Amino acid sequence: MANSVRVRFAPSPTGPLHIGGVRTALYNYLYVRKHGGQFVLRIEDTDQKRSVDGAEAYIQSCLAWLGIQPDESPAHPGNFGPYRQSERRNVYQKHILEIVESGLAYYAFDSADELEGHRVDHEKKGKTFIYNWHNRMKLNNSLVLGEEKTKEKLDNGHPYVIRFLMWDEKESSVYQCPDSIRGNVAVDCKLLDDKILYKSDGMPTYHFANVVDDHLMNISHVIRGEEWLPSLALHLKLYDAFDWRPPKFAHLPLILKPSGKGKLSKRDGEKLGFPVFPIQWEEKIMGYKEEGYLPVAVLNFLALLGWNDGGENEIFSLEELISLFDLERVHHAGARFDPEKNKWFNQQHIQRLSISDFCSLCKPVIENHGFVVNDENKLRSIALMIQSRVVLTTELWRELKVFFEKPDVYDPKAVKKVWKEKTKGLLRAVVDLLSDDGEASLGELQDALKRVAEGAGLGLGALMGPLRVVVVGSLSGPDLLSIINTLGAKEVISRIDSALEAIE
RNA sequence: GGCCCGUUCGUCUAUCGGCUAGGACGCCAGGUUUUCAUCCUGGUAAGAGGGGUUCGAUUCCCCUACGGGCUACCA
Repeated sequence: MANSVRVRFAPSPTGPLHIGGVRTALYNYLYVRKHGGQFVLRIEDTDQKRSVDGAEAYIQSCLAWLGIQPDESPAHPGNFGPYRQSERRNVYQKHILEIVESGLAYYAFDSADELEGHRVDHEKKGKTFIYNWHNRMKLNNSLVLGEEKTKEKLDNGHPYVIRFLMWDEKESSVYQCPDSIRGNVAVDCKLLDDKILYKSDGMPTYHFANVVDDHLMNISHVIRGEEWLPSLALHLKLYDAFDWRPPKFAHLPLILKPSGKGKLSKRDGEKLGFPVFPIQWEEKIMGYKEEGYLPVAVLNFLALLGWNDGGENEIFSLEELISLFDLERVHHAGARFDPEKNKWFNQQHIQRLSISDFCSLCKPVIENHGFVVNDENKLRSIALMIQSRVVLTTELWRELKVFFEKPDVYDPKAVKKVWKEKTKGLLRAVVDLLSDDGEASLGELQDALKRVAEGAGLGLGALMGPLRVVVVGSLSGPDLLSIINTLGAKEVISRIDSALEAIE
């Protein structure tokens, strides 16, 4: 039990969950499912100002849609709650006092303005102001004031923060930080600042809450984005300060913009026309779900963005990803997001759907357009015809339509291309043919059509084009004879009649 | 500016000292499909630069360049 794997995904509810966060959640999920253990969702809302209504619920919905649900979360607490940092004040309070008493953290009374002043002064001299061993004894804090004066200030309700005593001359300054992906990262603590652990609003900062929670929630592996690598030394020293055994850390490479500079941002999707969120956020920002992506395709693509199993296969189910995933094969460098390849993954997963799964994708689409599906065999044969033609599920109706509705327009270009002098006569002959001989088999139908064409001194090709236009509305779609077969003679005759009236 | 991480086709990547540097996306060409898409075949294109180490470096080390991250009482 002592060695069981527990991982956490710890987003801030500051807005929609974007693709980088989803990948972090995914890697945590894959790791914990592979090794057995619990996946914890913790909401990091220590900055109340930045919290956004609905963001927490949105995060939960995204994970649910993707199928990477946490075992413990605010909505489904386990034995390590509460799972929202805003509800854990007393926990942090207790621990911050402990660390202050042990002398590893101290009160600081410098105002934001004062500090800003120091920064500006230093900048003028071409230096950087860092609140640390270098100058902490010249500033306004309990180290300088002494116990009595500090207590006095505290009692008077003077605003304060609590800072971590990052490094003093007693110890060696170079700190080895182990990372499962990158090996050891050496950091010189001399260069680090005395980070604020407790803010003047009585809430802990990320760094402090994060360490306390990960320890108290028994987290064994912290798998998070590379943006946290610079603060790894601080976190490790915090574990030291409490004399806690730290979890194993793994820092994931970032996901970069498809082109240009920097990491993928929430606005890139809108700008470049691809989704960066799992599901819809607010009114107008659509997600993968609405844009027609399958959860497994999104997960598959994301998994391969920064990791691969070393083989040449790229299409994996969630189960396969779980069994193959390995932190050691995670890349070190950031990866550019490629919306085109993302689409390809979706197409691949749609193609691989069993016909019955594909039917269940089609059925609601048909029903949403006001048609009743009562013939499962018919649905199945339609599905068979269109499955290979669909990349995004939003394209489903485009393909299904022809089996339920008469064309509303006849693509003018197509008409121009195939409509010849003898066309109308040919089509009338087809109507006659179908009226006599409604239930002909495909092979027979093809022969019969051929005879019709030959009767007018033409090849079958001269007939198929126009026939497609009048039945489908354009020169695309599945095999025409199969469509005709599915529609039945009556419907085809009616479509030919309508077209004959509408065209030219 | 300082610190940290990184660098193989346009993009995602394989290679863990000995390859004609492999695959995938994209793109191009051809074939199948009496249409379009799918599918098949082929093509295109790469180890940032400079030093070492070595019989031999894409692979190990150093420097430079470039990219990314961090440098808040945000996470």
